[in-house]
Amino acid sequence: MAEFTTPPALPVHVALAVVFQVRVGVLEVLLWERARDPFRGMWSLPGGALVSSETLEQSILRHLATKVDVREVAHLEQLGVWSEPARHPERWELATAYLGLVPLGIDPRVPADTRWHPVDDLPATAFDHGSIVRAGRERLRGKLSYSNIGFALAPDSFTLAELRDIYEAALGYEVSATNLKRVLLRRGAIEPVGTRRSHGPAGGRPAGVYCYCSRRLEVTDPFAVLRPPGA
Amino acid sequence: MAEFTTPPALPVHVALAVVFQVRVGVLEVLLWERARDPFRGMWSLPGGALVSSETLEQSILRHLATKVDVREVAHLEQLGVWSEPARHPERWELATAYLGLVPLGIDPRVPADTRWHPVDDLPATAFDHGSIVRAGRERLRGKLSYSNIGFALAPDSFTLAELRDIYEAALGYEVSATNLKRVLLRRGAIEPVGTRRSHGPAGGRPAGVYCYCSRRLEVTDPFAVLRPPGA
DNA sequence: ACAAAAGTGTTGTTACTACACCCATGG
DNA sequence: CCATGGGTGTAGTAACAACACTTTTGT
Repeated sequence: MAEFTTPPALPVHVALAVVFQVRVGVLEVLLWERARDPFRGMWSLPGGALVSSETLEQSILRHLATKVDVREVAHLEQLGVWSEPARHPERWELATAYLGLVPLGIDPRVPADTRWHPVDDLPATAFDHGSIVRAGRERLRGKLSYSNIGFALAPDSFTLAELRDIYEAALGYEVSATNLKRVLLRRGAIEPVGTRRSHGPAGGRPAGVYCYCSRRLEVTDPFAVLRPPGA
Repeated sequence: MAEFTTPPALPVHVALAVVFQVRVGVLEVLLWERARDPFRGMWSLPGGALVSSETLEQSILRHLATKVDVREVAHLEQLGVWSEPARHPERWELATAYLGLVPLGIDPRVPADTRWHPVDDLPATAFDHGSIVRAGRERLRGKLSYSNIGFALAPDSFTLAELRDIYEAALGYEVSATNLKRVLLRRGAIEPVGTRRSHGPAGGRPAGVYCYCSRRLEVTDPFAVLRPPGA
């Protein structure tokens, strides 16, 4: 933070969103190109200032509404607060970041100054937003392993090959559709819809269609170890 | 939040700490008895206002220094922000809470207006501090299962019976010392010191002494499922 | 010798990965 | 009837809970 003649007594507080979506097989994040200094021309997370009548979650939803249709965000959770005094070069500003997930298949209309960027190939980012995006990705990776959070990246119904592609994009490594199915079925996270879907023009057996049983976050693997006795 | 003649443009931001310690077999939290309204006489988390030259983590360490010796806090991590506008009845105030852990065996000198309270039997708490304490406990429970966070609740060296008592207090259910040892050894979280300790006056085989290999947080069980291929 | 406390051995189970094999469809 | 892609069966493995059993001390 730069020096002030009279230091500010209170920080500005902004809410930011790390919005992820799997797009053509790649995990991408929605970024906004800054038109003004500081960091003019660099890419930043969408968001804006908190006002006194709202919670941080309401605030980020309000700001997001100008970028994407909020109904398209299937899951939203708090990532944390970034408070380094020098994180904003001109003023004292705290940022609370949220992780938002948009299901595959939706193509939200976004303003001209925003664009989706692959998480593994970020452009130059403003402030500390690069590290916030990385924190979001780590959170997502972890929760894919022990919760049903995949529901927020997957469409309403899907084949297992499609779900595998989503998991591969989000995790960054190969996933077996065979075993993914068994893990998610055993945990009661997904269930067959009953219908089938015929795929490529090259033929092949029609794939079964599945859906997530719940579209709210549930921890499916609460005790990796050290379970309570008898559980 | 109460009504203002001129609404405040910026929120006050405070840092709070949920400081846990296992004391005589019970997980307890350090609370401060409020001397002033609002919530006079009720119990609140230690902490205080953020100032512009510090991060939130530095701020909570600074405020904690007036309650406990900061060197006694073996681990500190951010829990989240609480931003409900009505959480403070008189002003607009956000709170960022931290989880702090003090090892067993230390008896920090605390001021007269603070006291340790069993987490399972909290007194009447001010603001939303009761739910913040519960969030801290959930965080601790989860991390005990998949990380080495026990190092921050355990003394420098300990027998397995002592460590089991710590885990039981923190988790709230019975833990087998036999299996706890194997889990933590297999993961490389603890190691034998080599010495032995003779225990009760009633006799019994002397217990081996162990210590945590690292006294920094490490995730020992990163992929509960959906491991990368070959891992 | 006996009680008390700590430590080891062993069994059974579950959850997972890997991979071979079988099934259904289009050309 | 063959290529393509989806699905099932099964074996091997790692991690863990539970519990019986052994070891080492004090009295």
